[in-house]
Amino acid sequence: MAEGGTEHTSKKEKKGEIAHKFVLPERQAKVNLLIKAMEQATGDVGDTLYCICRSSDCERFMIGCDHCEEWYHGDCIGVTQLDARSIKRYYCDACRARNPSLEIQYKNKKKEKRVSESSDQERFDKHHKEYRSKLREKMMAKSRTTRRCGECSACHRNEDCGRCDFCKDMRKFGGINKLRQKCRLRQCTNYGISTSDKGSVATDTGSERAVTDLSDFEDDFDEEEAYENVKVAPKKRERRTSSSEASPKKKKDKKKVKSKEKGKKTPEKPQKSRQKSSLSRRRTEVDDALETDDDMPRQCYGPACIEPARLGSKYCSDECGMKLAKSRIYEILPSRIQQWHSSPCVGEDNNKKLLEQLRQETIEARLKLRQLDLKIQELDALVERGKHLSVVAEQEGAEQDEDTELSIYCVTCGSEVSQKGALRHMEKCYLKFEAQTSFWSIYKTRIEGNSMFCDFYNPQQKMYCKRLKILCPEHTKEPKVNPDAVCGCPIPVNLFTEGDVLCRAPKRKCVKHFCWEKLRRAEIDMQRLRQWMKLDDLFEQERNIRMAMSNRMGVLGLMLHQTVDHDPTTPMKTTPN
DNA sequence: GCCAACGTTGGC
DNA sequence: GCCAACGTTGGC
Repeated sequence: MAEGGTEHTSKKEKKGEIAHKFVLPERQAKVNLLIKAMEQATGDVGDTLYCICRSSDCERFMIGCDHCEEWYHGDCIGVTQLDARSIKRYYCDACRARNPSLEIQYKNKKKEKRVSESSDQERFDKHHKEYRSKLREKMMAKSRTTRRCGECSACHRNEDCGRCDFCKDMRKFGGINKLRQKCRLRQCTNYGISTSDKGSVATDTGSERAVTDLSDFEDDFDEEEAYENVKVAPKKRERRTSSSEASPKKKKDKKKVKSKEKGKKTPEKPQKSRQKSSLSRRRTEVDDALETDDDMPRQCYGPACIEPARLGSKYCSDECGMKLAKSRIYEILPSRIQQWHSSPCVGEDNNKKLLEQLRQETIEARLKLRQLDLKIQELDALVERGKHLSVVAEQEGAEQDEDTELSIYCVTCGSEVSQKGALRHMEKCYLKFEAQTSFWSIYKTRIEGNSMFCDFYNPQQKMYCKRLKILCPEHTKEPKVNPDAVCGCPIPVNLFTEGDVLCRAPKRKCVKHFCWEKLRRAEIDMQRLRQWMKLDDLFEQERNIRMAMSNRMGVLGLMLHQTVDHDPTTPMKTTPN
């Protein structure tokens, strides 16, 4: 059939296709003989009407629907002999319209490639060409939304493949919707025929581009390589078929010239090669997606199972899948465990070192926390000591006289205040602004010992206040100061050292040490808070490391990964801890 | 109003 | 000239 180079296939051949839609040339003679014998035996003459044209003509190439078993002329429905070679199961338009689950099934792409390459003549089937051009004209006349011929398998495809670049870009497949193009497998094969075919008939859209590019790519592609590595989609090939009206011979010559030209150009244009690599990537993606179409029933992979696998699965049932997985674990895991124990693992060593480091840091942080707790106790003791002291009025008067005329600017509001009242003003000013901002959390603080947070619960918001307790202007009331209370702030000997002597001015009037106790507590609390946050951070890091370690040693980790010693002559050594 | 996907455009 | 990006549009 293919080697004969005839454009017309007899009904005899057509009948032969009932068993095999595609018959290898060497087997064709046998099939013809067989059909002839059958015809003679049954006296079948052929007055029946076929196809959508309802003619009895069966001297042209025909293809039968595998659902309704009606026969169609290739040129009437736009299927060439070449197409038929790659089709495993063909369903006519009427059947596909009635039952959308029916899809034309294609054969193994390798085989198809081999044959299609060997039969250039059929590629330029005249009828097919006419059919395509009619379709194209029809489509061009329609509006923007019509990019579908409605007759090719791509147009009949209802679902996105989810694997091509356009699908991956779609939001439903987790993309960011940049490309906004239709699934490659759903792009009409009759739309956007190569521009060489008919001037500038179609706009250069994504789909068309891709296909034209692919055709170019095919031309350049080493046939042997293509044979081994690339499975060609029948749709793409089909479009190239209709791209020229030249005779096969002319086409061949043209192709030669083209490939020669390309051979010359290649070294000069690095950009071209870049494009090609991207094309090859895209092509692989398309082919990957096409592989899903290969619905050849195959045997279940389950151990000792002879049932056919479910569609799109390797197994006939979940049980078989589990069975195989289990047997894999039994077979692989023991050796992996053995290997794990015998070979060193750098990741594991690094993790251990990190854990040790984290442990040290945790100890340090806890030590600091204890020191800070001690500081609070010291402060309490200091305050207690101050309570037993009596007010010394002279000190108060002397200080007041000294600085009456100096003034400074408030760091919070910027207004000018006298130095005497500066601390008091700034404290009040700070509290005023602080009260305007809220810090809330839905969680109550859980800290060993005294919490430094306010943790006032707001039942309306169902949240806890996260200001420092000592500084919270909203929920912590200023303690009432007794008129007889002494300031009690330790007076520093010099700038950095604190003396034993305490300020004995009345607490209410001491302008030098206003709120000293509160600020000191806040300072200590802030340091405690930092240490707690550090501990939290260390804990998180430790958790992550431990998780990584357990994953590495877990069943899944052992099954999936393996350490390979690429240089057995100098075996790997664990770095000493 | 949402969404698929067409058609245009600017950068390379 | 190619192509990623995105504004736009028609269908639902």
